[in-house]
Amino acid sequence: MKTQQTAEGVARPAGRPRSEKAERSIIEATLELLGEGIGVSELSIESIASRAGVGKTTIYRRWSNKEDLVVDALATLKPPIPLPQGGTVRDDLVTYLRVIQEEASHHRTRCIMNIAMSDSERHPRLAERFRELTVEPRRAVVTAVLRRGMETGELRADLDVDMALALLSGAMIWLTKWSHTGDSPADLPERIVDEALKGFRPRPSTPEL
Amino acid sequence: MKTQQTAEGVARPAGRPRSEKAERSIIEATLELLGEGIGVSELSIESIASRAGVGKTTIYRRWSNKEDLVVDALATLKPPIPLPQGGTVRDDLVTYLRVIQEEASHHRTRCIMNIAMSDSERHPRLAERFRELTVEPRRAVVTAVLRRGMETGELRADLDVDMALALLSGAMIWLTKWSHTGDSPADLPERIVDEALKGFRPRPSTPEL
DNA sequence: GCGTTGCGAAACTCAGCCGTATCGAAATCA
DNA sequence: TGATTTCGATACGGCTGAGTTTCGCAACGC
Repeated sequence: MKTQQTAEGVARPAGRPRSEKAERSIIEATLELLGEGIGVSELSIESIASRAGVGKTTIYRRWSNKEDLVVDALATLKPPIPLPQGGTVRDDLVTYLRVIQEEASHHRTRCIMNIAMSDSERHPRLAERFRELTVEPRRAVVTAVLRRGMETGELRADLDVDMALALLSGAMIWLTKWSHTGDSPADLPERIVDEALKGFRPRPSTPEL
Repeated sequence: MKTQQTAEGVARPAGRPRSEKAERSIIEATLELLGEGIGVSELSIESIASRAGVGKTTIYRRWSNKEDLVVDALATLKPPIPLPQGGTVRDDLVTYLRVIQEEASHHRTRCIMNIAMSDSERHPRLAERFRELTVEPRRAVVTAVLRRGMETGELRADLDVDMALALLSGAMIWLTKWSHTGDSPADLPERIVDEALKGFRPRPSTPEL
């Protein structure tokens, strides 16, 4: 593989350059198939090549194995940043959960979440990507909201932020997954947030804040 | 297939009876493989037969397809009934979460939970089994605990029981799955329960009950 | 034009699994 | 003993997919 020198001094390999379009098609096809419910283990290079309108060689030239490809494909999933940051903490939390709920109503998102939940056991690098791409950004957003509430006094000053995040997100996922009905009711976000804000214990005096 | 009449009047088929031992080995092998992280789609009849020390025919004679076998195998998973019912509601809830935490530390349980979470999208009958075997019994137990607390006044009388259950279970799963460290800290159950009991809002007067 | 590299398509070998069939041996009852 | 059914083992044909190779063509720099 000889390289050539461009006018800008950037080394570039000789010969026909690799097609960025093909690369995009491959990634796109991978995400499509995963989004249709194909698991990572059932995902075949041939099906990706066929869907992408690409030869298998074109895939193997870029990725040496399936996991690498899937990791790269997931990396292109833009986290649809759910930055509410609007009014009260309650409203922001409800908005956050509403985003999750909305996402969970899409088949594609559910399939990809399934991969995150289940295949992460066997593919640590996938788990890593998911944390970095999806979990962490949202954790950061919600953490900021909660911290703000602790400062303004809307929330307890000694609130355990990680725990609060887990309660909210976990409840949403749990209810989405195991609800008797397929669809979750529209007021789920409000109900989760309100129960979490109130807590389970009785309130000796209710100051209606 | 002729049948014969035993002395007790129970009809029984002629010829060599089916081996219950083989049946148990097959189910056992299936659970073993699933517990090792093999997904349902990757699970092959041949690997089960080999693991069980059994001919493929012996499997096909009993189950016509893989899903049936897996469903039956899951049905033998005894729900290790976590019936605390001891002292305060707080203690019972902590005990309940501790059971979940303990289970989640076993690789086998995690793999089987992954199947429940992920393959349930494609195999509704599996999802059904899981709800019936695992989710429902526990929901019943925790629901009873919460109801008791609502009666004794340890909990709010207007508590949304389903929501409370979702907050507790969901938080546990979320933290087990996405915690930075691989292992969850030992005091996780207490922290979850206490945050959930207190709620996020500040408490105007704290009666230390 | 020439050398080089990428392209899609097709063919190839190799492996694994499916579902069925066949075998001799074993277990059961009449 | 004989009829019947199951047992584990093995083999079979067929399919799918992995990963490689080959082919003719296209795209680039020189």
